[in-house]
Amino acid sequence: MPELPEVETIVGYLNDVLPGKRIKDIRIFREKNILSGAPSFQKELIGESFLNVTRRAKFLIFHLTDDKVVIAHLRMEGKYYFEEKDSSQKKHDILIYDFMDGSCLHYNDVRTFGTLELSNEKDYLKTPSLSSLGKEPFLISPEEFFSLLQKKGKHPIKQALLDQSLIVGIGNIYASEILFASQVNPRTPCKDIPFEKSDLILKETKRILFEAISQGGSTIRSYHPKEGISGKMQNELQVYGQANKPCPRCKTPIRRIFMNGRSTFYCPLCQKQPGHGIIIGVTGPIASGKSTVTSYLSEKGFVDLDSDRYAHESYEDKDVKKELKAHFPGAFSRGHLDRKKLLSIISKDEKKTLILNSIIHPYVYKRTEEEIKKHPEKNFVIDMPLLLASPFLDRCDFIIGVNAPLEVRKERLKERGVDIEKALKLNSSFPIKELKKAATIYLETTGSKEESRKILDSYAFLAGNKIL
DNA sequence: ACTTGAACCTGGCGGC
DNA sequence: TGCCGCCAGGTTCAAG
Repeated sequence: MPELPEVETIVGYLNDVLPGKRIKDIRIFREKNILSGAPSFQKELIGESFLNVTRRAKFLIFHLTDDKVVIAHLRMEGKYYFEEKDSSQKKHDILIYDFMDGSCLHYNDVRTFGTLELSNEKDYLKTPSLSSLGKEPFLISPEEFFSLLQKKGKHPIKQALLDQSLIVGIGNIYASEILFASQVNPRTPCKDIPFEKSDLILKETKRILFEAISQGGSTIRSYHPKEGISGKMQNELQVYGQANKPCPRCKTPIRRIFMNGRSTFYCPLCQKQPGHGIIIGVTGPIASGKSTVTSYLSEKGFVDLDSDRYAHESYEDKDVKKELKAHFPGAFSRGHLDRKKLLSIISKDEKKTLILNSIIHPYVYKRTEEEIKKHPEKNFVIDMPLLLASPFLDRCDFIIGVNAPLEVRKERLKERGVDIEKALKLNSSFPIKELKKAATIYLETTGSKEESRKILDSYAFLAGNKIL
């Protein structure tokens, strides 16, 4: 749940209620969360009093009498709440400190990821939890921040902001917010960030974290420890959680991608990708109207990255050929690849299809990247039937999902003169639900090409002069 | 050595 | 209404 501002808010709350409270008993309901062991935690702390609470990174540091220290991390859902009287165990309580005066402090953690650890004033900064932490954002100099980023090399900036050994306290919400405010694309390699930009990122980090602290943090799914009180920063968030909503600066739909398994939000126009223009992905089942969309964008100057073409091309690549020979010797006659044979080999066998894809796809991806590198000033359209399952989904700034009713698609296939049933069968597993969900624009091409183009024109961020 | 993914957990929410 | 799959503010550790 918490990033630096939320932890700071909780520190403030605990310092209102905790100092001077003497521990009469500690009831532990889930021993696993106490890294230093439950028995000593109870034995050493009973009889001591809380002095105050400080913060280091996202850790809470409880200072007690006799130089005792408790290092605590809330992870995703941990909450502390103080009760004047009611000391009954609540659902998901990990432990309760009972005080001499009848009040108590609950540590409650729905997902049970949070931790507690007993230490002392002399050693606590040297414990493994705290020893490898980077600098506090309010204490790091612009020069130092820049040099740390340089050392991160080609790692994306978003990842660096989350790296607690580089700079502490930033989590997944504020990382997206900071990069939006700085107008830096989250994919940008750290080494490509000039000093002025890293300086700006640090300034925005401080501004946003400071503002969040003054708003009492963000309360999104959870609540602040103090009953009924929540932070207000969630109302100020510009991009986090705003997928497909208009950018507050330019109205372009906010894009959500996954980076290192975490949701990442950015504006494709305010935070242009480093090294090239906009990338629009077009996908949908066979005969859904993808090529209408692709040619529309080509005419507007987009470079067409045609994955089918690259796939065909791959069969001529000597490394690909070598791999194919190793896995599908039956598809070769007199040293030459027979693609019809290859298709018949894989068509009945899902496992073999996967193997073929694992050989072809990397080539297609490599070729696509090469093509993007060739035209640093251009915008791109990626036309890829399997885009949703490919790593290129998250290289795209927009996704145009195309679909059409079955009858319309059949009609189109008929016009193309292909085996309708066979073509549809090959495409039967296309995940339409997923397509709708992933698409920035979901286009049902029921009518003519002209109609589809008119619809595309109506999307201001496509047809306006912002991209095109 | 490096990077990605699973694991640790429960609950809320949107979609069928 | 209920059931299912997906997702969640963090961090670590095990595979590839």
